[in-house]
Amino acid sequence: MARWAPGSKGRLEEAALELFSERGFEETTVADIAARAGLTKRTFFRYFADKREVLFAGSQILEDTMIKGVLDAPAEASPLDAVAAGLDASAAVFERIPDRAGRRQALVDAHPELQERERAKLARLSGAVAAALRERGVAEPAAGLAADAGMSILRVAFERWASDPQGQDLRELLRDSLAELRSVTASRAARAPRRR
Amino acid sequence: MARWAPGSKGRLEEAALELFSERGFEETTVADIAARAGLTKRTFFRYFADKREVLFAGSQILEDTMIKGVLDAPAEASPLDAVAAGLDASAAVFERIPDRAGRRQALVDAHPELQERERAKLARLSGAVAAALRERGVAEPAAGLAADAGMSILRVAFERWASDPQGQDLRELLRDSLAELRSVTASRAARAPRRR
DNA sequence: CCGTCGATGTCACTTGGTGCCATCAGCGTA
DNA sequence: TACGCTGATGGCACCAAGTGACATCGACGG
Repeated sequence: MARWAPGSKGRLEEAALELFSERGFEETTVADIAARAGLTKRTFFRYFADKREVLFAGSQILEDTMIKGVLDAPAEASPLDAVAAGLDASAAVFERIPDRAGRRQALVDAHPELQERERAKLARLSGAVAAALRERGVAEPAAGLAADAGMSILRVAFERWASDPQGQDLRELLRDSLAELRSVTASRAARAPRRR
Repeated sequence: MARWAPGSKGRLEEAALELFSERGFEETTVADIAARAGLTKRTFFRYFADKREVLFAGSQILEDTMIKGVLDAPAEASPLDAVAAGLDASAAVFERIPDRAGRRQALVDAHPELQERERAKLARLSGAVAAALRERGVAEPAAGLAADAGMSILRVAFERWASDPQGQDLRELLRDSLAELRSVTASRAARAPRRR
């Protein structure tokens, strides 16, 4: 038998999600989380750079999946189409753990400091997507702008998906959001706003 | 004579910018900043919610200026054109203090934790712009997407402007970036990427 | 002259986060 | 068998961010 129960990192993540949901983020100390996981504060900070990070451990998987989707898109796809392919691939990451994703999102939505970190992760993802696009031969600033557009689409679609679990498929929502972005940025002002 | 020298907030901002530039962000304590401003740590936290916030005091002015520009755009302007009008108006905010804006940006670029806060401010700005667009009669999600697009444009243009002070006018750079975004999101893949 | 107000200081305290060293099971090796 | 190494963890002291409660004191109006 090992001296220590395995899966410390996972236990910390689970304990944190539970405690944050029960008491709120600020009302939970790192020592609390560690205690529930049968560990100490010191060990917590060996796995996570800071208290918020425990909620974002999965973001690397999302990034890897999305990048693979972008790179695997057909060679003739436009930059934004490649981004769309990445988004489609990453939908699976969320759909595999819908309840956990929902609880986590509710937490993030309720705490500005967590939104800050979430945006940082999205920005990192955007940078990675832009790099993947450049690898496909897309020049700057097109790559960066297309990647940012992808983040907007993801945000809008995910919001809708999380707010209505019985509703549409995440993949459909992603496609709809892309179409809406295209309509908004079309040069010809197809639908001028009505006067107020 | 007043008991206390006036302008405490401004002195704190200046002291912070100096010290951060001299020693770096983490190497400067709040007590250091307060001491240079002739105040105490406690007073610092009466003016700023946290240590980072001292670098973002000007963001409210930017928001107000941009919103005014959006609302004052011609009624027949498309959502994205209204955003462009707001960006054009806000260029003046930066151009009035180019050196200070540059030093501040160099700091932010060097510290991920400051980038996190900057993104939060941009997100707040995006939300305000989206609200202004809705006031103009633009529906969601077009308003949110157009506002996000505006943030992308601002980021790209400002980066170029800050990296080359002798180069183009910020307003020109904003216009160029907008044109590039439009080109990227155009439905017809006008410029398919070359194969690698 | 007095009472209120507003800006600041003082102090104690909690908590996030880190550096350094100790502990101890497993494992290979002489 | 004994030895020593390694890797995950604990213990502890410590620093800095941030907060609450209360004190201070000049300005200002009555």
